[in-house]
Amino acid sequence: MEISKNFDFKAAENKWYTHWLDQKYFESTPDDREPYTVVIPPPNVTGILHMGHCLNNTIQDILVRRARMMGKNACWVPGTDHASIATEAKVVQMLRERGIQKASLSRNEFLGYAWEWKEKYGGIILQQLKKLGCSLDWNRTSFTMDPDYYNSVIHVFNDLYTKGYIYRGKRMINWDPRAKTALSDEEVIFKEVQGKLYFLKYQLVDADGNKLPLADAGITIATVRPETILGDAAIAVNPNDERFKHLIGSYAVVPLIDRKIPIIGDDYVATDFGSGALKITPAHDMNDNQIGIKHGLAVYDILNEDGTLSNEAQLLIGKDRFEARKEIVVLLEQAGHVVKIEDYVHQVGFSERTDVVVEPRLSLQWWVDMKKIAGPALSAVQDGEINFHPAKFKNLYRHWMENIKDWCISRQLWWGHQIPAWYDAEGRFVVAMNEKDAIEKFSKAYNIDNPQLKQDEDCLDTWFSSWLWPFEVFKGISNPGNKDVSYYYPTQSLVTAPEIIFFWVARMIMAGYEYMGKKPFSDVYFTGIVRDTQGRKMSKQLGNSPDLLEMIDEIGADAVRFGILIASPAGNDLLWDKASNEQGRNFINKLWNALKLIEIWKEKAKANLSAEEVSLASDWPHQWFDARLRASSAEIDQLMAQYKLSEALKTLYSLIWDDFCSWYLEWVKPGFEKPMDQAHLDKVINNFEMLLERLHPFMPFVTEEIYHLLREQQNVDLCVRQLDQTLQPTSSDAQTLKEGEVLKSAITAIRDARVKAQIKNKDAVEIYCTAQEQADWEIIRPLLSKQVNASSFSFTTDAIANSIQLVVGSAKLYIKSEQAIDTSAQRKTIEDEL
RNA sequence: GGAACAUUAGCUCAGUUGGUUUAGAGCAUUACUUUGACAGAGUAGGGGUCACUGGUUCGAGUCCAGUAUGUUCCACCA
Repeated sequence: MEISKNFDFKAAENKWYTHWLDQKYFESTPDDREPYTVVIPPPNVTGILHMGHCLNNTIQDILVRRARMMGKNACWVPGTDHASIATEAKVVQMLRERGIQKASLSRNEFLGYAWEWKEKYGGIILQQLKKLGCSLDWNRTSFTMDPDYYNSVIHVFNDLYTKGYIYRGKRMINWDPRAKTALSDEEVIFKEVQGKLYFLKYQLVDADGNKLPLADAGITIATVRPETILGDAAIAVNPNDERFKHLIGSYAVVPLIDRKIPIIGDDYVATDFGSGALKITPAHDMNDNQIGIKHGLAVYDILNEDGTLSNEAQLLIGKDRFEARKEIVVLLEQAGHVVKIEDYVHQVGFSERTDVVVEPRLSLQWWVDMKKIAGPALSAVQDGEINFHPAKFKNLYRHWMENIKDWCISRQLWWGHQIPAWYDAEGRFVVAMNEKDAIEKFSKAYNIDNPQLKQDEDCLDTWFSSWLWPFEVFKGISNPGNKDVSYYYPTQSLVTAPEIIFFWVARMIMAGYEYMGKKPFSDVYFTGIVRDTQGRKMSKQLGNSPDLLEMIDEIGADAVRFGILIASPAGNDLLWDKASNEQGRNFINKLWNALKLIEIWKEKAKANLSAEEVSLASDWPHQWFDARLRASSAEIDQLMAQYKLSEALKTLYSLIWDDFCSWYLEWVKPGFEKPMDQAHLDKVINNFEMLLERLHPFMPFVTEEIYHLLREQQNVDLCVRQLDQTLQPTSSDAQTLKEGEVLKSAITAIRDARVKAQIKNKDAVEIYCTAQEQADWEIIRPLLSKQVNASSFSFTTDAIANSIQLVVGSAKLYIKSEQAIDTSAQRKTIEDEL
């Protein structure tokens, strides 16, 4: 067979991926083998493949391919997440480009466009995963808004509501004024912002209700959001603060709008911050809200849902909050209320999805009482029922679970699972599976015939559907106890990013115990964050995120997989450099050249020579490589069991490059223009196959290609070939490996000597060594007589007594033991002679 | 403010319960080597006060305390 000079990765990637799909290798049905199940963390339906996905899915593919080759029933489920906020934002943007306002559409019209968008663009990322070589079972592709999945989400809502775990309540929530929706605490990202701290003086009111002149008296508060004074309901001071305690019980006046508000005492107020007096705005601050409830204060909601000022603000109505901030400062200055303005660096919450400043806002939302379902999920991780890799995330998880807060699950969006609650005009409601049931329930509950009901406009948080992912992809709720879910659930490994440990991982564990009565997975592998060489996160804004598909096109999926994995220490972020792709490419090239060498040997073996002419007489190199392979395999098994994939790959890399190519192939290499013995060649090919087996999960395309070129006809394809799992080190391996080490150093010494001898034109060199070294050399004496190597060097032992003579070309080298002398000094002398 | 984790060669990292004379690997770098699978290669070499300061010990990269720096998570004082 003609082997091309270089590996044609494009042809191989196309050829093998198509072939694997044709052979249905990745499809899975329950049988009597042990299952190995992985569910993909469903990427956003809007997503495109980036480095994080690349790392994450390469790792999953390695685990799954390896499991498949170890005889397990491997099942890797693909799918996408409807990603309510992200997708809705994309659709709104698309409509805007077409000149359509969302507000002008009905819910159904909007959803029509959204589905249209999803059918057209959604799931691009799944196609991209194919390019990476991911061995997913595409028949099982799921979407969190598939009809069955949708119903299951609704069912779970009903069930939790019935159990009393879900309630509706008016609470402070994080409001995203751009997406016009509530956010959970986890969706808020705090960033440090350079802002201003405004010190504002409020007029005091005397006992008779008269306002005292601002110049004489007043109370100064500090705020970073001066526009919110319009919603002030009180001023609070610390009851122990000597400066202000006499004012408690009196009143002040909100500047510009003349609202009379009480001055109250509360321990919450810090005496050493700002002015020591705190304005209380119950509608727009989490803590103020608590204080407001405690003191029974009025609530003035001065913001509209889009972040503009409401009628209740009385001033600057309709202005955006940031515009209003600027303007109100001018007004306050004119009225003499501004004492001073200081620069101030503080933390401000931003929406994870839209990156706008989040407003704390009081609103009526749906909540899950997390304390009621967190119990089993906490102990499962504590007791090692579920293992985290790396284990450090166990602490983090415990802390969060022990301090868990209720989960706000309603979102003011249309794209998603509509909350299954139906209301009448008076606001009375029932929770039901559908409208028909709702009417029935409502009639019963309130004793009304034919009630006119309207379904809740809001949607459920995306994570309220994805927490069912590990079992609902097998229809664990829509078709309970079916064959697939009983066989493939619980899954084995979950590979995900630590950022979503609370969003997703913790909640999946809770849902798993609640609905399946079993953990959703046994092991969670948290990957690091992919950063650039300067340690910055990959991001669109920085432009440091490479185009993955372009890279795959340039250098091949195998090289990219190698590149990202070799740079990925277990449990740490990885600083990714494009150069590591080149290391991957070089490695592929090395494999390819080994194939070319073997191809030459095949030709030589055809020469059909007599036994005498076949000079390679010793089996020792094979014995040595077998021992080496056994040792490395055991090591790789161990590393893989600990999810140290990067190290496993490094071990393989050095096994192939150093042991196989640099030593083993040299030792079995026939002399120049000498024939090749077929038995030896078969053994070499056999060993190469063993290496390809082990490398295949990491670099599937090049290994499959080489595997098929090695022999004319292969019985099975490499991707489903069964790994020889009996490969364990034997008792004699240690001795064999030791011999190998000594031989390596002997050969190295000879090379050195040869170089030196040639330089000095000497034809014989002596090296003196210690007794220990002499003993080491003795180990290989029997090997030397076997003429281990037929081409570069030859060895004889028939020389001077008590020494080993090495013949290197025309140069002879004697290794002698000289115990009495100082070896380093002696050596130096010899080197000088040379 | 609280916590977790980290700090070993230019870079990225190994270093098992403290014990092989001289602390490892890959990449990068330097010198040399090009008709025999492979210059996308080979060979050889350089490069480290194991963050710092103390302590425990016969012995510390490894254990303890403190300091510094960094990363991440949690909380958040207007």
